[in-house]
Amino acid sequence: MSEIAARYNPKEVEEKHLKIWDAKKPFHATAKKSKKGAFTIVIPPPNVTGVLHMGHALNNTLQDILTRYKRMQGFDALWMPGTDHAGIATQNVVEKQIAKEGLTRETLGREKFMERLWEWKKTNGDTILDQLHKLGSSCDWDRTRFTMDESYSDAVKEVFVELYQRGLIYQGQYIINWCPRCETALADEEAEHKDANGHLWHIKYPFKDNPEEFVTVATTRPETMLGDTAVAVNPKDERYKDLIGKVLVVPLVNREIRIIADDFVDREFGSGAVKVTPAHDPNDFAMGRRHNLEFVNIMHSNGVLNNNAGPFKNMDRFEGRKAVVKALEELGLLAKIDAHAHAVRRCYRCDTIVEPYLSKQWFVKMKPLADKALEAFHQGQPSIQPKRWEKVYENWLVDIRDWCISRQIWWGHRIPVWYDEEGNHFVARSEAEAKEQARVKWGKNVVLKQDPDVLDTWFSSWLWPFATLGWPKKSEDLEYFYPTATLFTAPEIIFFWVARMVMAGLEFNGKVPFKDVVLHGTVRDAKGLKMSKSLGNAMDPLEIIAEYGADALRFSMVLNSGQDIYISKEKFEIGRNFSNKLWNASRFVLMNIKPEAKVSSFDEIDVAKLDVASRWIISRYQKALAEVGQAIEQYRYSEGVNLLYEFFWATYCDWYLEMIKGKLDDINVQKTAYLILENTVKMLHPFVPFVTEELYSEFKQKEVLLTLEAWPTFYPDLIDEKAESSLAVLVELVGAIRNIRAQWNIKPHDQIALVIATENKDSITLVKDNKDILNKLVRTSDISFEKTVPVIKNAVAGVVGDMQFFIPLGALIDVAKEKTKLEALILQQAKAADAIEGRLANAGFVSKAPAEVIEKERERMEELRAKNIELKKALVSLV
RNA sequence: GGACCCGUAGCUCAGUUGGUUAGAGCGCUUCCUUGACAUGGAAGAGGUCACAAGUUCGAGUCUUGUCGGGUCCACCA
Repeated sequence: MSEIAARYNPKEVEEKHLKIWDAKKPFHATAKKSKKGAFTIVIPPPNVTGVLHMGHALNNTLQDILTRYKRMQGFDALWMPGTDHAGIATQNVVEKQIAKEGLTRETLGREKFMERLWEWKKTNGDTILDQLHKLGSSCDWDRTRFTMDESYSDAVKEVFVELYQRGLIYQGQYIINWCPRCETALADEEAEHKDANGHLWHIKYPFKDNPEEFVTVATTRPETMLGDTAVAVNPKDERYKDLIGKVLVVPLVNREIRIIADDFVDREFGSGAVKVTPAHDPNDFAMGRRHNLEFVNIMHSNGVLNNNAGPFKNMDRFEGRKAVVKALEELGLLAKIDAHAHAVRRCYRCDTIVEPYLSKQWFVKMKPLADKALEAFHQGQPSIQPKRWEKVYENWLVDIRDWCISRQIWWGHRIPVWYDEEGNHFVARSEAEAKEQARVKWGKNVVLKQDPDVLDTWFSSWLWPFATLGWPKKSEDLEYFYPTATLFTAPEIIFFWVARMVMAGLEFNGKVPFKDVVLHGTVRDAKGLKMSKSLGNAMDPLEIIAEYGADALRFSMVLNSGQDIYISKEKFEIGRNFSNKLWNASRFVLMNIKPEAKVSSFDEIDVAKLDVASRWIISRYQKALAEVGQAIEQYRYSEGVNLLYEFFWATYCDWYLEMIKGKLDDINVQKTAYLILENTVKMLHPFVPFVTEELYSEFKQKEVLLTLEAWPTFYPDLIDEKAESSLAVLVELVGAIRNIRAQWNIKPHDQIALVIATENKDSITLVKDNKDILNKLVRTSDISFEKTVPVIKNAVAGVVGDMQFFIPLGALIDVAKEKTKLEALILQQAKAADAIEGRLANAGFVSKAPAEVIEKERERMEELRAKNIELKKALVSLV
């Protein structure tokens, strides 16, 4: 390996292994191959409009770590990849594209427009998957699915028809969130609240029989007054009690409306009287229903005012607002204008202000579905991590509202409903089935028209965990790989997706689709802003991969993934440097060991003959293995990667490799150095798959894939507390120094020199600059050296007769300090034990405290006492 | 309005059930091109753990309050 450059080149290596993995397909999962069983993760399908961003990089790295780990543990690990058609988002993209050619979807026509969409999907749709591939994602790429695949669409239709037949889907005329730009309905979650500084306009409505008197109402949307059909007051409001039932005239449109009483009205807000616009406000809609009011729609679907707006017709809604205000002002009916901060709903795709709009839509009745999900949740399914999101999830299920699933766009699953000329609807899996239903109804063949609308994009996404496995068909894959293990996603998507998948899973497969839900942080820039294209602060993962390597990207990302991640370019240096260190340490080991030292098990090492340093590293390694495994299982990835970083760099490289530099002719030491390295590379593989795969092929010198190797076995017997304790190292050090003193007959405070061994061992150079180290050594041992003590790189080495000793500089601990430290601890623990003893002797405490508390206290005391005895022993051995 | 999270070194963050002198990376200072690695190594400076009170033998960690930053949810017109 000596011919290999000293600097690791990620680009070359990553390209090489991507090719090998693609050819050998080690990530392909087959049902019932392994005794361990299945382990499944489904990818949160990225939108086909998507380009890889840092959030994806993090999300998929986390999934990959767990999948690779489980695969190495011997599970049939399936990571299912795929993409989402992302209805509105994709349609918007393509609409923008054709706009450049001067076209709109209407001019192009549905069929042609759909062709353009499919074309777009074909050329750009899988870009993001290619990019995920470059990241090293170990997906089973042969199974890649798309939410508009034919079989997937069958699942969508099946679910619609089933839910309809179960009475869980209905059609109705309701106020929904309407985006006048996209000209489609939006679900509640798709209409985001954003704070805005608006105004509160106070408008005077004159009485019909007394135009000089008014009732003043307040509104944030004055143009909606054109559709007012009542004014409401609280029935308990003394001010308005006598006015209930009186008739007012809506200015500008001269509509006569009544004052009604409704508990909804808050007496404290504004004037205490509310204008009621049933066709343009959800609350007013409810009031309209309660009081049988007229529903006056004043707007076209594109936000332009219609004939009902009288003189304001053909104006855009905001233009209309200005005009209405101006007209009121001129009539002297504008009482006042207040500044008013409130939340405005905006379209989550195009940020247009959403209009509450009355229209006929399809809805899913959510309560029965949510109740099942709640019941499962109360039994711990799924578990949600971190736990703080549990409440958020639960609250949403409790306060669930019906889900508007129809969208007035073209890109998506066409609603499987057909209408006859009378407007009767037939819900069916196919047109033929619908025709059959109609024939039965009418006794003859009739002409049917399919509903022009499509389904909400989430109406297909919520089937993802099982529709990707072939549902509704029964298959071995579905049987074996469902339900899945873990869902990794961002918290923003709990309602859109996570909760709904649980509902669909329960409803159609009787099982919660995943055991655990892991919600990771949002990736932010160094200033803490969300990374997004529109803010221009997005970092391109592909650029990072090109510059630092995918391993570096993954490593740094995970290392920083505690809560929200604040990322800046410099952070990837850590990952890059780590790969390089790994590379060079491996070089060092391979250069210094014989081929027969490449053992694959601790059974092949004669542990009894090993030096303290080697027993120490084996012990530390065993602990690291256990801890890393646990960290991965518990989704504490940043901790896992941190443990590995510490273990490999600080423990293995800085200490162990330095300590053994004089002992490398010992085959047992060689074996230890190699085996720990190989196993560390295995442990690192889920995190940094490329560099580890490359190193493994260097180790083995034959065609083997690390990605299919077994995760290292934990040997608890090899944990050697004695070798491990820093005290043991210290004792050894002190002993060694004593030996030197005895052998060389060194007197205290004798003049000494510290030297570096150079190429030519005969020529010795004095290094004055290492005086600090020297002083420390002297302090440590309260002796001084007469003879020269060579420093080999980072270790102090001594020769006593034919005995050599090597001590890493870091081990030179100050004995006096160590003594004080120990004494303080002994004192403190003795005090603690005394305190507990005193408490236990107190009759009052014993009579009041529960037995288990007393028992616990006693145990604690005994523990402290025992520990103190140990510490005293250590102190004695030190002195 | 409801719920949640965060405040630890100049910066970004760890700190598992309370327990030795609170850690890491970057940055900074000094030194070292030495034989795996300068994408490296050694040594060092730098923190009253936001503040206050409480529980405890012992609090960065638990409780309460205050201040500051952030997120999610929400039909006060």
